[in-house]
Amino acid sequence: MGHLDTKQQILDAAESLFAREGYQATSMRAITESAGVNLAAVNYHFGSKEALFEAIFERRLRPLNEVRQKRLKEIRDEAKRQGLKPAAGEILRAFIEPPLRFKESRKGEVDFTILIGRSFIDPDDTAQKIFFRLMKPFSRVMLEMLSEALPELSREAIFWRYQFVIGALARTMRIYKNPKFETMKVNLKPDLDSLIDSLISFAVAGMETTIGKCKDSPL
Amino acid sequence: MGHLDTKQQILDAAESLFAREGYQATSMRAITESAGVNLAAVNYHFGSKEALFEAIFERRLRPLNEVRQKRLKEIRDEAKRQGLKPAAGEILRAFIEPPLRFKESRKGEVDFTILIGRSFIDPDDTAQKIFFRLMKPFSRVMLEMLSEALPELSREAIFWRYQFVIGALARTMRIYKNPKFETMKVNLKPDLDSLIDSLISFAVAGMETTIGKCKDSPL
DNA sequence: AGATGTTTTAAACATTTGTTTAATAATCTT
DNA sequence: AAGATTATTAAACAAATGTTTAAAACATCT
Repeated sequence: MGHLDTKQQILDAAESLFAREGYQATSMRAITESAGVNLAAVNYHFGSKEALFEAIFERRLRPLNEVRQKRLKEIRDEAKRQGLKPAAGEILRAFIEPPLRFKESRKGEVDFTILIGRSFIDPDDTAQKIFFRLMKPFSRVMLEMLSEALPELSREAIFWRYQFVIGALARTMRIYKNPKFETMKVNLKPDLDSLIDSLISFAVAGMETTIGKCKDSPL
Repeated sequence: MGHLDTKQQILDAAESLFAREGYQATSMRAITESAGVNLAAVNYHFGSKEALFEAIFERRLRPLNEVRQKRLKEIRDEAKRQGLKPAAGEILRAFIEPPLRFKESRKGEVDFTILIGRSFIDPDDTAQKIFFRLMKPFSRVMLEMLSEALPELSREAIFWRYQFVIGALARTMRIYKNPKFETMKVNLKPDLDSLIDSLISFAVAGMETTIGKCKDSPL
């Protein structure tokens, strides 16, 4: 078994286990046994459990955010060319669609869809820390563009509504395709296109709404 | 130190630690040391770590959902008396407001605000399992009333949009009052009234929106 | 082929985990 | 006050944790 194979096997196995059980609840032995490699392999190839966790995020989150950034840039350029402000719906689609469609590409990324959904709100500090660092550059651009699309909203209002959207997206990714939610009565695996459209419509409506009371409030 | 004192001390300390670190990352020794009691006290009074976790949720979630249920009942009765369907905004307020105002009442419930926010999406199975069992009765009523308020929406649409709201609420509770998010530039501790109104407006707009495309879709 | 560098392996490392035990202390009952 | 419950304590339990080690196996290159 070559060098790359082992690293890959570990990444895949750990990704799946972290997604299913969470960071703390996943042991090195569970990872290495699932990957079919020696216990010491993780420390040899990645250094530590935390470094492995980071590598998993690097592998998926970087290309994911690159896709999102590219789409945001296209939206911004197109809007500038037409002299209009960018549409909130398109911005939110650039944010929401890629992670939910992630699973369609390569196998194994199904697990990351769940993992990423959890990591938005994971109570574990390790997950939170790593996730934040990798998301920060993209979040800045996202907030900027939302401000352009919704200039009547304050910085605080944009920030919080963006957080609401993040929460809704995280929840969606957390329960979509998760077998543990199968006891519920409704169909949890609807047409993905419909689900995405539904979430985007929800997010756009929420983003664009005006609040009745507390007009002088910053939110 | 009397019997009740010890149990209370353990509940308070564990609640705070579970909220800050998560279930798995919190050790029995950390709990008992923080509570100023003997290590064996948790097993003696509660039986196990998991049973303690459950007790924490019982203590807070039961009265919380009782308040919410009572408000839902009032809304339903009032609507029935007027021959109208209940307003989505009022229903969502009954769901959103109590947990966010939780912290205003007794001290210590600040921690539970964070803990409950995490537990909506906690990757840990223990948290998820216990939380679901305690939420199920309320969720049923909530979905019923949302169906009454928005009769043009299908069961699936109601379910998913309710999940979106849950996600947005969880995210809000997760970051509000959480010191770890203080590096961000915006003011994370706005007026609570404004924040609640903002989230409810967001949720109502999202709930009531109609989707442009995929008109024949169940969502 | 032989030497060099890399990867894998099994074993042991020192901690930490949740839980249990048996003795002591405190509280309540009669 | 004596006896019977109940609560607390320190110590030890077995099991699991992430990590390190040193030898073995493999690969690569001159």
